[in-house]
Amino acid sequence: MEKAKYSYKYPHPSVTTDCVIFGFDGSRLKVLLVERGVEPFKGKWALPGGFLRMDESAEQGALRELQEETGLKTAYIKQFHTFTDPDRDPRERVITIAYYALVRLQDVVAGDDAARAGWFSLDEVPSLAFDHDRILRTAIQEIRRQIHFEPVGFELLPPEFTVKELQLLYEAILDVKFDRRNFYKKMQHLELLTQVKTSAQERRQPFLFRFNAAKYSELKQKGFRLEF
Amino acid sequence: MEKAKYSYKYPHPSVTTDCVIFGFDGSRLKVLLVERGVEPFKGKWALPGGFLRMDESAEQGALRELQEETGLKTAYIKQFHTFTDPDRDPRERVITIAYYALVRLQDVVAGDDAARAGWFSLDEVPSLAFDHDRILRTAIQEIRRQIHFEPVGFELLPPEFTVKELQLLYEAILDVKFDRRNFYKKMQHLELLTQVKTSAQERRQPFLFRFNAAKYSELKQKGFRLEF
DNA sequence: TCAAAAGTGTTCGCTATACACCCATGG
DNA sequence: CCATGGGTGTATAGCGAACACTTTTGA
Repeated sequence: MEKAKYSYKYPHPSVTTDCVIFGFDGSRLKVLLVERGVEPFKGKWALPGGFLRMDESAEQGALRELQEETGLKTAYIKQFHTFTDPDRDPRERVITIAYYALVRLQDVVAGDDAARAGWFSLDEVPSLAFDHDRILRTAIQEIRRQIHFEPVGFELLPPEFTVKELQLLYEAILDVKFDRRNFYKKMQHLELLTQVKTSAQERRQPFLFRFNAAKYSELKQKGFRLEF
Repeated sequence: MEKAKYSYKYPHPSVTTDCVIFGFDGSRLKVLLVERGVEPFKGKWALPGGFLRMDESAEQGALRELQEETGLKTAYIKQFHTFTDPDRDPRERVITIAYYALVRLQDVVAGDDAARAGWFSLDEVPSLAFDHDRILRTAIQEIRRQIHFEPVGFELLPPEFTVKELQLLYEAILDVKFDRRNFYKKMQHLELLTQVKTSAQERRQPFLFRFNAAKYSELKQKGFRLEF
């Protein structure tokens, strides 16, 4: 068997990374899916992913996948679960280390992969290949949990944004509604936002803000909680 | 090469599960460690763990490790992170799927493994083999986070316990102090505890409680938060 | 007899929540 | 001129934190 160059005394599973890439279009949370070009599940939509290389960590692998699909070299990514069901891949034993990524849609460029790719609203996601439905559901759960401890929302917005945009994002992620005025005051009180000075503001426009990273890391050290 | 029976076209990493087993002795949080009997790191303390079998999920593997070390067939276990640094094992590429387990110390029986094992208080843990120091630190972080969403504490206590014991446990996990009276009232208010009726209570003893699982699942569905 | 432990109460301040008001803009 | 959107204000209820009181137990 010429091709099988790597031999082990005991069987080893294959290891992949899968990446749940989230974006925000201004009103809804989106997820990036790719269409499978090969069997199994050929023609079905799936999460971007691939085999882990022997010289890279799983995080590096996930970042590599991310760049292949979105052109982004950096992004917020977080490992959230490893899926190990022995039968999750019909071909052979494959375990996958799953990450979710938060990207700014406007920064994304079309992937150079041949595979067809597309952004789907969370309530329009089709049935996915392998156990990717479950992986996606778990990712949504995790991002909803994470949002209480970290301002994950900011990773999905452009550098400058209005409070209304931020609120829409939080509502999209958590699938709830907030009172506009209370949300505004809470953000003011947290002091996480810095108002952008717009010198020549002829027309009355909503204030633009930036995320105050210094204040955030200070709060995080003390152990804060974003209540919603 | 007779021994190497399993061959692949591409290199595959080894996959192990490691288990951070927590117990509570009434005043301090403990973790179970085993002494390595073989190189590398022979003689050093490490987390219990082992290779993943091809026919079991990682969770089953972690439960198997748990039983080998503690005799427990069931316990609360939770996967919290997968460690994939290419150099984390000096022999070959090994990734490990890490779980933490919460067990009742009084239910634990000595492991039948030859390896020496011992319970260590968190502030007395020696330097560990591989990257297990980091794994343990991450586990502690995760349990502290998890305690806000799930009453993980109850898994560490006997079926019946006093409020004081519960408070000591929370204080040990979170490394904080609570006001005894406020803690008591909070627990009363949450209605998570059911008082055990002790018929012949001649002497004045602290009330014994049981964890009210029904109330908990009801609360969890609504999305509750244990604030501390 | 006295200190420690355990159950119960009270007060204060913060904040989540609900809802009102004012002003500028643009049709 | 008026509907809409955006910034600011106010009142209330609930809860967390701080702290007092009382009783029982065992040394």
